[in-house]
Amino acid sequence: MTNWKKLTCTLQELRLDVALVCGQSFRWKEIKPGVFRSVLAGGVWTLTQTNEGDVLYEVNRPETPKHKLSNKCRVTTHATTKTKFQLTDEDILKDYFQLNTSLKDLYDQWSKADSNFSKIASKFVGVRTLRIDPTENLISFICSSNNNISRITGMVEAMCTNYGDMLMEMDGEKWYSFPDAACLTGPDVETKLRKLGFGYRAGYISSSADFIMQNGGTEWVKSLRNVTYAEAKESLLKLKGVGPKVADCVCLFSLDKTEAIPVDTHVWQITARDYMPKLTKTKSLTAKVYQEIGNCYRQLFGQYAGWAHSVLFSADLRKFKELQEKQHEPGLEIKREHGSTTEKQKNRKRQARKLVKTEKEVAKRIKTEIE
DNA sequence: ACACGACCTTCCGC
DNA sequence: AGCGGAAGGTCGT
Repeated sequence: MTNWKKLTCTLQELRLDVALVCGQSFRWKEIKPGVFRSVLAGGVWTLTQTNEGDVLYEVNRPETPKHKLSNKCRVTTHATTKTKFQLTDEDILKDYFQLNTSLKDLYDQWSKADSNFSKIASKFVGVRTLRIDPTENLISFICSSNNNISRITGMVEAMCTNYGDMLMEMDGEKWYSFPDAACLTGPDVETKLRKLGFGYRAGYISSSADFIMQNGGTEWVKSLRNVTYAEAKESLLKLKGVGPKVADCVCLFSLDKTEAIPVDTHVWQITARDYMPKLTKTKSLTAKVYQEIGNCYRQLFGQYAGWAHSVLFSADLRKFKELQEKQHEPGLEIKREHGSTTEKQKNRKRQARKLVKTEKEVAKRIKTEIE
């Protein structure tokens, strides 16, 4: 039924099942085991990967042009959509995964520089930094502050269903584009977002959308790709609800700033444990400590330190612990022979089940609220 | 510069 | 049953 197209790839260059759901983008859904779906560049993309590493993909686009779809908000499309060099689907995919940069070469370089990385990397290949639409990424990460993953995912989805364009229905589910910043301006946006459960982030989003529109819209955010890391970060920090961490997420996942290191509580812990033991004494994540942590990784890994950070961060996520063990940790089988699994393993499995459960519930609840 | 506390909301553990 | 603490921070003092 599905008509896959193939993009030649290897697992060393890309592990779809990790890269899509390790907290860079909040929009990929695993619709079947190993099959992922999301909206990209105005189309609905379905992706999976063969055992050899080739990426299989299918794109579905709405029949009607975008500007006719929505009565919520009309945006005059830029002339840029009419360039004479039309991007192919493969171009779009290669750009999203930044496949022109060899991840294997980088892994080799980082492994040589750091034995801890080397140990992790051998069991955790293909963790690739994505190149996400800048404004989508920015708004999404404003939602992330002092918040948990399942709720963030639900909020981003609510954002799309309430302010985006419905592109099409597939397998009984409607797929929406991420809203343009123009759709998020106006006096009633904050109130509505609050009603949708965004909390105090409603004001941040409304204010930031206004700021973006006053500075040239989404094209302005995108244009930060053409300035230095320091300049891009400085600009982003002007937006309400954007602090150093969110700014670095946008720099790294959207603006080609490969040396940006987003430091959240999680990265702070990892760094204290594996790289800077003195940090265990620090009480809070001050600007100075934030800078020190970034510098530590940049010194160790070089220009692509942010990409290396993505590997270390993902490898430490609870939901990937089992993946690592199953594949490469012989200790697991030995423990099983002794009868029961350890408490730690049981806890992890329980947590993983909960994660899946809550994500589903949140999505369902938000859907019913809208109707 | 740095340390606090407040902030929406949800979920989890006791 | 109900309350405290944390969740991929940021803002204001």
